[in-house]
Amino acid sequence: MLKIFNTLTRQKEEFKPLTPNEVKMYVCGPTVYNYIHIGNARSIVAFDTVRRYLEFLGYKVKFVSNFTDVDDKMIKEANREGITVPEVADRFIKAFYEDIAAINVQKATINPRATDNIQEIIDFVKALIDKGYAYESDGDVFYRARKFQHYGELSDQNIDQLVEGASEHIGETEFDKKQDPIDFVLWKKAKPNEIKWDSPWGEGRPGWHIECSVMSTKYLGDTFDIHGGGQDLEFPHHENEIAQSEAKTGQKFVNYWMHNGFVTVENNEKMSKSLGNFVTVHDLVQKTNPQVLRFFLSSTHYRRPLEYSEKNLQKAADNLEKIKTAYNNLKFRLDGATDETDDIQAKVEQIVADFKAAMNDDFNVQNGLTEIFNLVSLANNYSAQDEVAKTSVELILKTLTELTSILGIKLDEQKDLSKEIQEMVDQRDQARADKDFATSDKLRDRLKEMGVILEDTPQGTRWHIND
RNA sequence: GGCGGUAUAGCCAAGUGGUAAGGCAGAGGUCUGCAAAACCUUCAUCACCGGUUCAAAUCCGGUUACCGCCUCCA
Repeated sequence: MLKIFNTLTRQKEEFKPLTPNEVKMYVCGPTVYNYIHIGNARSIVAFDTVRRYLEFLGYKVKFVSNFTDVDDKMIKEANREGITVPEVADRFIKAFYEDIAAINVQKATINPRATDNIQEIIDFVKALIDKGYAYESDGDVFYRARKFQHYGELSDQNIDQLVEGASEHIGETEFDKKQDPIDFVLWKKAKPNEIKWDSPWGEGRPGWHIECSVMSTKYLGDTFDIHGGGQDLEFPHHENEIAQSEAKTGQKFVNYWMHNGFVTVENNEKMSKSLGNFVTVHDLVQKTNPQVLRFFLSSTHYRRPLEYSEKNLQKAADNLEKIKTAYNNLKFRLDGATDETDDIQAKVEQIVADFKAAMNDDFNVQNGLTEIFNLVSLANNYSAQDEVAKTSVELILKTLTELTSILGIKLDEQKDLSKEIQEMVDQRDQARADKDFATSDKLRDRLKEMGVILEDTPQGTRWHIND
């Protein structure tokens, strides 16, 4: 039985999808004015892992994640480069797909763009005005937050406290146009030379929060199962999404709210675009194995903070290497495996059961990883046996592949030695057979320099490529 | 000011009442022509103070430190 920590109730709750065997989930995507950084990637990876586990459990997952392709930052970037907003969006959406592919994130079922849904957004805003939840003010349209009686429930905020907080930060002009400081913008009047669309309130563009309400309900229905995003979106973004959506539909918006923790840098400081302390995926994958990055991002519980550092990245690399080595060493035994049977199956099944129990507890990947290491240990012990059964070897390999793939790891990447290198390996084997260890060691050293590590086993020479 | 999070070995980290999972690093050993890989052994009393209990990292009260949200941010 899967339990999910629901931000709305601050409790782990049993997961019951609206439709049996189907999950409808929405995750807030990036504003595409720059490359995504490690923090963005963390969120993407966290929910990709959630999705993969749900699929592993047998659910069919409809996964929607948006691109915010119009807002102040998009306009600013376009102006800075002297190109249009759509051009900025197209470029970084393309980069987004490249980056997530590198870290083995499955593509969403649908990636809607805000600007492809302008008419829907206008209709949504109109409906809110008709119901008295929104009002027009000098070309802007605002949401009347105080009217929505559940406002503040997701983030446990008291409206009057919010007013005090808000008054310190809000811009003067905006304040004047609002009836209440906590009201937020649904439609924004265009300034001269800004990208704009016609609307009943004049030329303008959508506010930020509205697009997610519109696109999530458009593709997933008035009520859907899971809505995810970073903790920084809890307030005000998700609070506002609830207010907009529930005011319009009269239905519960989302059953399970999930929020991932931040990636931090030194001093536990949050990595963010505004602080400028970020590393983009685009840059990092140039110098770091993307698989290592993926493993690093997915191997910590999604609600915990994750410290980005060279040291922690190296640790992820070491752990991943251990798993891969076990996989490859066992695979090496496939040759010469017998047709016998043994008691491995029951042990593997127990590990899988324990893995599921761990992951069912709000996607506890730490404990899941412990089970993966138990399987690694089983694999290593099995590899060391004189005789191995083919069915057992295959079962362990398959299971290891399956469990690690939930974390986005690919173990079964086939590598081959070049003919030249294979010949050197053969020569060394001959030298060893002749007890000419000087020659054999020299060959082994030369191969090592070329990145090929040799290991002598009772079954012959095993190799792996050091990358 | 309001709301929320975190504090467990050198590092990452599990663990919500019964005498501290797992991984990395370290130490010792087995195997090996030597290695490598693997395997075995070994390595903490849980930020601090007080309380409840036969028994607490785990419950209650308090203290400290760090972080986040309340303004765009995954």
